[in-house]
Amino acid sequence: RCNLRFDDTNPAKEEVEYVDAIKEDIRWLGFDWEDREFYASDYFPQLYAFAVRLIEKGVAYVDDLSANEIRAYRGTLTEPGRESPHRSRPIEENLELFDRMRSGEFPDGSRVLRAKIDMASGNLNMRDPVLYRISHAPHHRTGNSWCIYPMYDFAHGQSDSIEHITHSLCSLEFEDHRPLYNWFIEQLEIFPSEQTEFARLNITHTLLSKRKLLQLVNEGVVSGWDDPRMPTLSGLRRRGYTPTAILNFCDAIGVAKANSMVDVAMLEHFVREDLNKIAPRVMGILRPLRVVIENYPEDQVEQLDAVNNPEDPAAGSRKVPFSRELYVEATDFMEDPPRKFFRLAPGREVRLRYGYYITCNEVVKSDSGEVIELRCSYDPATRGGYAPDGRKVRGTIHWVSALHALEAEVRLYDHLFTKPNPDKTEGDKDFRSNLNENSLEVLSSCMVEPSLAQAEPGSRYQFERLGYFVVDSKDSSPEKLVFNRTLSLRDSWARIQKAQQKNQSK
RNA sequence: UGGGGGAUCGUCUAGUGGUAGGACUGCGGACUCUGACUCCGCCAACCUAGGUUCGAAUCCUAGUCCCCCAACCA
Repeated sequence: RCNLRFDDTNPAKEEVEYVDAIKEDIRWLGFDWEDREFYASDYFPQLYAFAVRLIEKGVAYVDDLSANEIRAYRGTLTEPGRESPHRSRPIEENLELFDRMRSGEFPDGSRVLRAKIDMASGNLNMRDPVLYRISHAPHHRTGNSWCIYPMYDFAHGQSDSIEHITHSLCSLEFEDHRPLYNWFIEQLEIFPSEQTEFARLNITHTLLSKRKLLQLVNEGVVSGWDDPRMPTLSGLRRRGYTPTAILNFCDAIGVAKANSMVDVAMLEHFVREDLNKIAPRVMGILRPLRVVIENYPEDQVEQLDAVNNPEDPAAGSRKVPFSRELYVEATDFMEDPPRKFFRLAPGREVRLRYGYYITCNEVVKSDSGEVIELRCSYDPATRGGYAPDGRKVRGTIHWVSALHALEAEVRLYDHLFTKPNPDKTEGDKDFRSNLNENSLEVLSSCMVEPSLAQAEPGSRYQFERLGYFVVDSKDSSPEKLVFNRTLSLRDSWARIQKAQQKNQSK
């Protein structure tokens, strides 16, 4: 059970545009706050009354110092501050001034209400913190009814208290604010909410700092807050991550007070774990290479059975059309295959998944020497992918019928940063210095099986042998299928290749 | 002699006086009509130095290193 509350105490921050997005994200994650949607601005009258009470108790006063003067009077980390000359104003005068602040008599910045605590405290937050500031700015919920606004510190604890929150959790940087949080509650003698802090989440190869992410958005490094490379909930959603996966991830990393940097591989593990269970299988070709089955009848088309999800028998099966001309993945063919390469090569037989065994007879090249087509033959006895004589092939590859395939655009995403910790680049303080220039690759002529014609935006699939993909919810249309690659499948062939290269270089 | 917080495998975390456990990564193997998944195995840690104790990650003392704080931001 949870409440949703926005601490909208600063009208200048234009929180309006974010409120709906935040609500949508939280709902998508699976949380339901029912009718308990609150705003600190709902409590402005109550907060004002709290402030008056503190003035009456003699523990708050109106200060005429400017922002600069207040800063100067506050002292430094190692030196105590000095008391404001207005600190000992009579209660009556404070009451009158505060009332006039509220009624709009004073310009922005001319006066503030401060708590009277301890200008010598080692904790800067206790050196007479500002409670209210003047701002003649319209607020997205209260309009022009207020021209003074409470500070976060004066709103947060009391709002928790009003809502009878028992455990108020926040991030580590607010530890220094806890004494103040408690001070207000004690002075006001209201419901004793308790603040507990925990460490923020950090993930390798990306940033979680709102400030820095905003820069990436503003500079056009990413397409927006929901760019599939962004670690925002809207970004992860558009990337195809599931709420279940994110929640499982959160479970696994736990909650602690130690600053940490979680390996993005951990997140990806939980995404693959969930997607493997729920994503229907489908065949798609990222980099098409034409294959002609020379001994297959020109006009014949067969509908072959393909299992939708081996992890989920209830998902059933579908038909995929097979014909004389196909596309296979260009990387599934090598003219001069290295050791342990099990896929297509001249003279070699492989299985087309759910299809036939085919053998590569001839390689057709363009004038520039580029492989553009393979001439193959099939074994009619192997329909469905089984050889009646029991002979085995090492490789099974995916394919689509050239005649029936749908063209699609596929966007491949990689980490935003090349180094694990973008904030800590040796000898370079600019977090942008190790931005990954290859974090987005667009493939515009991919071929996918015809069953995808009715694919809904946001639906997720596993392209056999390739990875998990999601139909883009923004750029996809009935005419143009756009997929975002959520994640690739783990690829042990890539690891073998790497190992072979290493051995060669030795 | 400012205040606050933190330190356990490469990473994230359990463990508050009694065999340092799990997850991720990595590596090896089995299986396989996805080189996926699954399964099995392996590598791998208590910040340091003293002390208390039969016994210390845990208690004590002294250090070291890291993070946060000087908005009328949150």
